[in-house]
Amino acid sequence: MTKSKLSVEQCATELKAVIARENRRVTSYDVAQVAGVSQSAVSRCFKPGASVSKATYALVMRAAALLDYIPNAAARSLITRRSNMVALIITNQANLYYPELLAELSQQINARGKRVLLFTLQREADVDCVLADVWQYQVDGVIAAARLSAEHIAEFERRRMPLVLFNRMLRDHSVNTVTCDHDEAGRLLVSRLAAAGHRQFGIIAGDADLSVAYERRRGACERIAELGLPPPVIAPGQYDYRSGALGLKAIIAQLGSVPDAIICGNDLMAIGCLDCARLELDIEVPGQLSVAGFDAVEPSSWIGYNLTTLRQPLPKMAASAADLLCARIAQHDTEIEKRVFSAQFIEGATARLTPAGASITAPARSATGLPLPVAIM
Amino acid sequence: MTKSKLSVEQCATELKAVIARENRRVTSYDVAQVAGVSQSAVSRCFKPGASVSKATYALVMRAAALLDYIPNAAARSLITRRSNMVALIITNQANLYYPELLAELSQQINARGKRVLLFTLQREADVDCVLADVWQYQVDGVIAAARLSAEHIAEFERRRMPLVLFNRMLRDHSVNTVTCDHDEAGRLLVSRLAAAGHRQFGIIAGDADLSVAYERRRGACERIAELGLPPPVIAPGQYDYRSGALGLKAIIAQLGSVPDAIICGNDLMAIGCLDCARLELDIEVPGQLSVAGFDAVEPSSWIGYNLTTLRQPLPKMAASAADLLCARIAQHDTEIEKRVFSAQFIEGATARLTPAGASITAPARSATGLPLPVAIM
DNA sequence: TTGTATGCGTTATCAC
DNA sequence: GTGATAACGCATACAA
Repeated sequence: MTKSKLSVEQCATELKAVIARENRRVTSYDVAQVAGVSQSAVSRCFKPGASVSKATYALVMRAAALLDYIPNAAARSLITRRSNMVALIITNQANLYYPELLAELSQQINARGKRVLLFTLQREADVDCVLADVWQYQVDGVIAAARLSAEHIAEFERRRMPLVLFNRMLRDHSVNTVTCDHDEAGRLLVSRLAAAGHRQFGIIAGDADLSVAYERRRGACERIAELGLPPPVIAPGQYDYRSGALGLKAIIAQLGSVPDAIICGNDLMAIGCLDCARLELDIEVPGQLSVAGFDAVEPSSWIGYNLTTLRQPLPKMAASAADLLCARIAQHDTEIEKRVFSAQFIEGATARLTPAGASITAPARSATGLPLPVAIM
Repeated sequence: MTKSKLSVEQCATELKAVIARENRRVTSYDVAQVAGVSQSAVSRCFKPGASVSKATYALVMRAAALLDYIPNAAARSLITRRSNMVALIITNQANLYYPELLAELSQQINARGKRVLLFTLQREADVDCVLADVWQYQVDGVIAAARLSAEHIAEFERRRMPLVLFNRMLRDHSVNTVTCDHDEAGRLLVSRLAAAGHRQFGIIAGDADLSVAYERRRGACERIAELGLPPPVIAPGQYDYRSGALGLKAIIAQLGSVPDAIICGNDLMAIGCLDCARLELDIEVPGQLSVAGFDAVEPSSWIGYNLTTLRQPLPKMAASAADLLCARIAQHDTEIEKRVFSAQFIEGATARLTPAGASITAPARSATGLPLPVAIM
């Protein structure tokens, strides 16, 4: 017994030397040779659920350990036609504004036994170069938190590449999507503010190119109209801190006075607006002016801000996206699904609010049919 | 001519139908068939700098386009032993605190013609599982912004896998590293504060496990000692907003009074400290107390904060890491390098400072031999 | 359960 | 410049 083990070790050591000399990789053949079995036996040992005897398995594993053997994923994917890689296409913007998103998606994908091939886009236009790489690298599927054109979507279908869009809706296209109902979020925010007596709204909108920004704004505007309130003053913005101050000043200038409430396309702008109001213009918030944002980024919870905002359930959305994609990878003919999540209202302290549920002129609509989120606190 | 083109198109369409029926991929053989050349010719056409005639190239490219052919990276990497993939191992922490880091690294790696295989670590302990994947996927190299043990490093050497550590020093190990001189940054901060008359320091330290936090603290403490100032009061912290307030209170409690200055392990803690001082304890900053942080995260520049802090040159560091790694991938016997960058001092307005360059008791030391950074403004 | 033989899709080597 | 042929390292159908 001891003698046999020794010889196995010796054999392994010698073989390793040969491999090093020939400057090649350790292969399943090498393991087979040391273990005294066939190459296919080695292959089976690394395939969960294959039929291998205990004895062979032990022999092979011992040899593999001695040789530092690890199966080559490239070779495997060549024959199985599965790379177990998923491409993640994400804009720099998305990554900056939602730093936890990438981690969540990556974690969820890894948890499902797949690896993440990351593509970050500096500009949305870079998507073409990125897609070429996606096709080359034989990923099993793609999650895109970036804007894709109808042509891009068509190419995914043509190549039968599973795709899930994250927070990007593409109307009239049959693509799996996971989104937060930003439209509903905008409506909800207006409803709550209107219920507390706010009448004149200002809106600092995000980049109109972004569907997220567009939907939030549209939801808010529609609800304002439904409630018969005066039309809001809308200032453009670019989702950054600076836009908040600029937007606030623009709104005041156009209106000739301070509005009752300002809705910002995201928290960064809301915080910029807040700082400008309090520190520069000496406007009391929420005394004279209510300010609200979207996203519940970390600084929004700092005691200096305690912002009224809405939070996307990113962890659930990420899990959902991974689920959807993996289901489609496992079975290419699964039905197209569009999963919509509701944002969670965070009362904060930058807006005058009446308790949730207070009746207002018109009932809030839930675009998804899901129950409206309950305000916390 | 027209006739020939037509027949090529017909040929392609028919072949595509066959391929679809057989449910297989488009290969270089298919392209060769349509183009009427050999498979090798097709292969060469997709290799930059190979010797192919203009005519053949045109034929092949036309056929490839008709068939939607893209070379299979898995098959290529099998024979070339180059996957053109680089693994990026990053802790969730690092990603949260430096959201731009990932984008920078990813961009720099892509710019060098390589793809990023992303591995995020929830806990540093997960590194073992991740490394197994790294070996499997035949990446050409690894950039790790996570803690690796000496054993891990040894395995990289054993497998001859190029590695660059990002902001993680491992003393007495020959690994390529790119770091910011956090030690120097800590010293610099103390020097500037001391020059302005601060004597009693408080330090809210980061998790001692993190080398970044450890070095910043050590640099500050050493410099305080060198200058003959009273020993600082040190409170523990965890790199988050909450730790700032807790740390401040702990320091005041232990000292029985407000110190002259508090140095925080990062900006998040500094902002937490600042908010607590101003909003909760009614301490004037910088009137009664100077507060400084590290990292120059976005909120540190908001007008409500305008924090005194130090910025790591992350873009340059990322580029450097990518350079180092790619050099080593191209030539495995390049010398081990340790590149150290200096942090940039941001004066801000949360600390009382005298103009840069004012003389102090002992000269500031540059651990790297590089010139000390010049304060801006 | 095990071994043999074959193919996955590419690049590389060599004649021509 | 071009085409045949042999790897690359693995999984799998099939025979044993």
